[in-house]
Amino acid sequence: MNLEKILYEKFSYTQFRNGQREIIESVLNGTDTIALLPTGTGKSLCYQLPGYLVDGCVLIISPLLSLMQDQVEQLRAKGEKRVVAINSFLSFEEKKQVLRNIRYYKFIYISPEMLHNEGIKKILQSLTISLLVVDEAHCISQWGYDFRPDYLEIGTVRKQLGSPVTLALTATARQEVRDDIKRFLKLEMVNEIIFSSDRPNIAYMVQRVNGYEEKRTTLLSLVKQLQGPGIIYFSSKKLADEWAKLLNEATSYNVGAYHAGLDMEQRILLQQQFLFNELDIMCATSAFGMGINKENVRFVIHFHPPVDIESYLQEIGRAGRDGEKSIAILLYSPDDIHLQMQLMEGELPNSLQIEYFGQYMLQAKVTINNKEQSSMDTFLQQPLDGFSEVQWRLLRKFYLSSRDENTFKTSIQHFIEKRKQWKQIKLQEMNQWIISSGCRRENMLHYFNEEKNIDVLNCCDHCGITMEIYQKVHSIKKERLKLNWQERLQEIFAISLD
DNA sequence: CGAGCTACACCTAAGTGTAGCTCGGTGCCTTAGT
Repeated sequence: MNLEKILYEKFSYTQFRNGQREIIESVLNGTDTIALLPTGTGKSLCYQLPGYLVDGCVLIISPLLSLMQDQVEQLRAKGEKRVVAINSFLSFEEKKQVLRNIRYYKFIYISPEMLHNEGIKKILQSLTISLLVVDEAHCISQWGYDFRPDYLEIGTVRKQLGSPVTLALTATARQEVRDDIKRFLKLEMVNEIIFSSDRPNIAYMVQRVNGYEEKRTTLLSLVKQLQGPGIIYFSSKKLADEWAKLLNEATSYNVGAYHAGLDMEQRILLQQQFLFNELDIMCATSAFGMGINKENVRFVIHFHPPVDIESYLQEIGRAGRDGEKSIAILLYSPDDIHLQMQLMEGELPNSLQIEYFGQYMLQAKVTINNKEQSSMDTFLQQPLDGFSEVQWRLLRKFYLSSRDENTFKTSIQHFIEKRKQWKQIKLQEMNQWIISSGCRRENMLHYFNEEKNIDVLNCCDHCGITMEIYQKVHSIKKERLKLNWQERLQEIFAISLD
């Protein structure tokens, strides 16, 4: 079978990028595969192309609605009509319609939460699924334990769907994350195809400051100097908003703010504006980035350090997808670690909340007995005041799977303790990377169990960086005029021409 | 931890200082009634 022929016919490419062929051959061989490819090297092709060579459909589990919509549109733009995303964007009527005609589709995108739905599972069971894809598979390990528990159930559903050939795709996964992927997808024999996570065109720099004031002035002067476009990450929505406003006034850049506090419509608009160069800088929280395929991001600045090295690599990986020189700058103040510690602290229920929840459920039981048929679910549905959704869901999960009040308390406390410990270790490792001496790239690669094999000219602040490379050469307005006709057309119609 | 808000003391009244509190990140999914 001629893979190149299909590559050209369906995707108009003449050759594969590094790694794609190997992954495609692996899944076509019927082998469950975990593939680790650096960001922006064409992961989606690795399941889209095999789709055309198998009889059944390809079921893709994707973490974000916007990511699904994006992929659906891309496939449709290539002329593929048999593609759909089953999610809450569909109205009740649309969803019924789609499910009735489910056999018609070649590529079906779905969230882990939807996959868990009994009705949908039944319908999927009637299908021939030739390939099951878990996109951004590190989410299993990163989110499954507390934030999005349905991620841990994918393996169970996978078995119920008849254990189709499975492909897990990600850009960042240490061995322990890959082990989690294997375990929670219930994979036995796995082909691991691993490519280096290094991005040699991104220079690393940590700028040490003392306290908030110095951080402010440092950020402002950096942004004034640096060549855009760029992303600035904050650990608070409020700061992202404030800085977008401030930078709009203080610089010639057009600056937007992106975080989960905005409604979906606004978020999509902001993403598009950034993509089509109407916005030069995005002040964002960690909500921004996954699935942003902007080629020319020149810098990523972190106002606060992220919670672990994986997140850091993911976030800076949004720079320099075009292969051009880009820089990742982290502003570090020694007290930064406490903010992250506190976020972690508040994420999981504390012992007082566990106690309170236990009492509440004891009372609920009394009420249920009196009313006979009334179900426990009504009490567990809505979080009480003072509980976050994540806390409540975790409490509910442990409560429903425990024999009695005592096993509930001990098991959830044990879980929380272990989870916190784990997160603290990850945070410490992030901190260690920041304060350690020696080559930052080497230290980063070392964390992912890799060696630094090549000499990088502008590697990191410890090896030496020529800052001028990353500085602004022209004003933005001049840049705009220099666009060629394709780029100007692209700006006007906000479309992609490739 | 630390920024930022609120309440309150001070007591010619008004505006200021401060103690004490809260909050701080990621995303799916909600199947109602004329």
